[in-house]
Amino acid sequence: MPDPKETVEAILNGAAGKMAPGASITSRLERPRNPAHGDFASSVALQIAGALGRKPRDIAEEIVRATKDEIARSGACEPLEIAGPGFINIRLKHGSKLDAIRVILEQGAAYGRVRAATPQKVQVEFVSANPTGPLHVGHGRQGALGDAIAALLEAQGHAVTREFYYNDAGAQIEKLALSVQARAKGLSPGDAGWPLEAYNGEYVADIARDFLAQGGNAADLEAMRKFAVAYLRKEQDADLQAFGVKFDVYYLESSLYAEGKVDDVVKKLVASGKSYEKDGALWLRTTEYGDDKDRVMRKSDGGYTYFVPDVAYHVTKWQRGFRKVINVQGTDHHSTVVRVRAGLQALAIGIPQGYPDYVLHSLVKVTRGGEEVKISKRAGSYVTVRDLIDWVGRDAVRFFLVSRKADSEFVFDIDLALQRNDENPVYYVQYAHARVCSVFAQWGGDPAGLAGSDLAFLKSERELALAQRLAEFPEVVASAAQELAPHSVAFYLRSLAGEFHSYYNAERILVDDEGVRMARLALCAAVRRTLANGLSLLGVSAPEKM
RNA sequence: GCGCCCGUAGCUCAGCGGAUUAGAGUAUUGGCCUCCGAAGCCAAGGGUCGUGGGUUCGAAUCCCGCCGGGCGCGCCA
Repeated sequence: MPDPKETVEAILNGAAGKMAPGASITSRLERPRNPAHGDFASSVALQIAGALGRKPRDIAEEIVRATKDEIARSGACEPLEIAGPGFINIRLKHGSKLDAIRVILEQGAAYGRVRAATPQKVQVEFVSANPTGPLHVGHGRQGALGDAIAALLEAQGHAVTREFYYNDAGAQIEKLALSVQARAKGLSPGDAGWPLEAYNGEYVADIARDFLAQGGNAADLEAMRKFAVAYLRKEQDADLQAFGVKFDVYYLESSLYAEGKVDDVVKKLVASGKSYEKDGALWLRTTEYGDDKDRVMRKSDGGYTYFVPDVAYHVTKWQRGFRKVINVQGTDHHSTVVRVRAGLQALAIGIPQGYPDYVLHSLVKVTRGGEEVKISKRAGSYVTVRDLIDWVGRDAVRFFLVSRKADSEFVFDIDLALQRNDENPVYYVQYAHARVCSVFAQWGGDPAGLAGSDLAFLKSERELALAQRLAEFPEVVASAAQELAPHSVAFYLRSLAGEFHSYYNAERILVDDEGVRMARLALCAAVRRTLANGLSLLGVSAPEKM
């Protein structure tokens, strides 16, 4: 069945287009804040008023007159009203408001998901922590964000690959090996002989102990390096599993070197004429692509800077067929955005300018008892993802970390996340779900039969508002996917849960009248379904009991 | 100093391809369980949307300056 919203929008915009030929009509129906202004409103008359040089209110009247018959024929809504400076307010018919309930019950887990008109191969790269220490809270934010973005894009019908890039080559791994070696020799941070550049966390001592326990030779730095990387990868994998994040591909930086891809990129960049030698180093003219200074590719000591393998890595993404790539990183990496894109452009192999997309998040501060928590026993100088999960549980960590837009700084309040009441948004939403479940448990009937309920028994404002809120879900998902902004799903769930709690307090579901009871149960089943589908996009469980 | 991001109620934050009277949570205050989970609900108070200009019939939303904060400015990653 056609969506009444789209029908009305098309009719109004069509009429406006006739009145103002040549003007671009991009007006979408909006949901007025004030319910007195109807279910939707169009501001198209205001939009074209400037071009026509006429009063918007007059234009609105003309549009309403011109579309009156067509609107009536479509049956999508009540007669249009004009308000304020020239808004056209639209009121849906009761029946169409309730349609969503039936759709939800029919679609089940698929509600909110669509088949893409043009499905794409999409890659989301996130976390990508170096195997030099436990995952920190920033990685947690990337994990929650990246996994939710991937889920949103899947819900839009795309084929999504979740990828983790391991920097297992280079200076930081050397630093790790030396740190383990120092620990193996019995040294601690601050001792004479402790490396100047070292990882000082307790975990390094654990690695050294395990290495020695397995008969490792403290003089064999190479063996220690391999052991330490394997050890930390295993630990990170365990943390990610506890966090509920699964990757499809782990891509190793070392493989880029091993397969000659780094050399290959350098050759191509030299051939492109965008590079030059200076001070014994090889530079790339990234300033031609918006960078504020040119960048070194090959240092005078012959080694490559990190950005060369980065470019090589992104070439493989393109070659693997990912036409849409999203990298989730902390804002402290924002300078790499221009650099990587510049490198890809300089190669001139047909990669579009804005490739890849980036979602950059700002820092996470953890507080407890009003004080910032800065250290963890294991990692030393930072709080780990494992710490957060141990303290407040996976659901709370994931919901919290995804409940703010990426570019806002986030204060993770441990005390709040531990509350098991309405102050804690995760519990509030999960509780709404558990509450619906308990109604069904009490009722004891078969929910499968609810699809046939006569929804005309739902008459109260609250019920209609709740049904309409449910109907918004697919739009929320679509726009969150479009904007790469999962936080809007979290906000939506918070408000849906709120409306359900209100409704639950105001009306009894299991009333004696069978018609009313069945209709209300159908509404509740739709609420339960939508909450569960939304939580699942965020990687948060929807418990039946709490 | 330069670049990017941010500045909305006491606090944490939505809203920002302009549009009808600025939202939510929390905190504060006052109500609601003989009845489906009170892990909940209802209500009240609380904001010159950092600041000064500009564009517009109309700006929290767009543009410019300034102030404040974050991040980055390496032949580190």
